[in-house]
Amino acid sequence: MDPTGDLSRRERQIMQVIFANGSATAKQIVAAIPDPPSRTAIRTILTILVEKKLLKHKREGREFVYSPTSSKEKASQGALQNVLKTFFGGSIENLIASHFSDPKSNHDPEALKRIEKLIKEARSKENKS
Amino acid sequence: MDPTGDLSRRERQIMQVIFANGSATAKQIVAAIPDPPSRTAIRTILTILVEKKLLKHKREGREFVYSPTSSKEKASQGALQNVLKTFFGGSIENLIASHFSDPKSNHDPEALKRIEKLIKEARSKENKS
DNA sequence: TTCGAAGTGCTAAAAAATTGGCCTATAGAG
DNA sequence: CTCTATAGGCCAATTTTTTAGCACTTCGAA
Repeated sequence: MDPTGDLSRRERQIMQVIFANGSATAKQIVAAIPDPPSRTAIRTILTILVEKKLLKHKREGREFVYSPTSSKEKASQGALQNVLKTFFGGSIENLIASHFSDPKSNHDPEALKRIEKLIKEARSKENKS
Repeated sequence: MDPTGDLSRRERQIMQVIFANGSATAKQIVAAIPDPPSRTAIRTILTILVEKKLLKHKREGREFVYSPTSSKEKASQGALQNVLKTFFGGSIENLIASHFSDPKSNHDPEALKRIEKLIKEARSKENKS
């Protein structure tokens, strides 16, 4: 379910960078990882991830640009389900409550309005069915 | 940030089971992991996780019951931040939108009401400051 | 065109993770 | 009390992950 669930530590780190950016080159990945190994080491793992069909790569000038095979939507929902299940008893409600009680999170009033709108939309869809 | 970020595959699986349950014995963990190794293998990793101070264990009759060292709140918020950052551009709004567009998720009307309430509370807190 | 910086492919070795086996101890059934 | 099933302790071996080295290629500047 979580697309990063079966991977090794480095494989996960790399997948995360690529998901966060949409795509990345080996060089960018080295730059993005906190305690990075050599570029060559990264490249090995990238090759493995391509073999595992989690990434595809496209030549761009001299470099390879790596991007995920599966859609970001799918991957996101998988990761979200995983966190929900592990930490929030499967409840989005609990997740949202946790978020708003986290002092580190922003509570932009505009965003709050947009979220309210999302909920209303979800409710009206619910009523239709 | 994500408490499971630095761990090996098996270490992560075990931590997830324990977070999801609050605590667990070696036996329970074996039962909870899809493609489990022997109980002895699990026990080795449990010992490592205790050495790393991620778990503590308490004797209960003949068994050890393992539980997380850090609070579930802290772990949850770390994991949530991580998913937000990796998959949703840091925006809880995007996360919620994704959730409601996921056909696999429940849209319990009661839950939606409670979420609306949460948002209102967050807004009123926001206005105070 | 020639050269250097920066890329890739391939390979092997080092390090880490994962696993199972054997032993002893103990709780609980009979 | 005795015996069995099931627990933990210790540890060696396998497998996987992670790493770096070396040769070859390509882009772009001079």
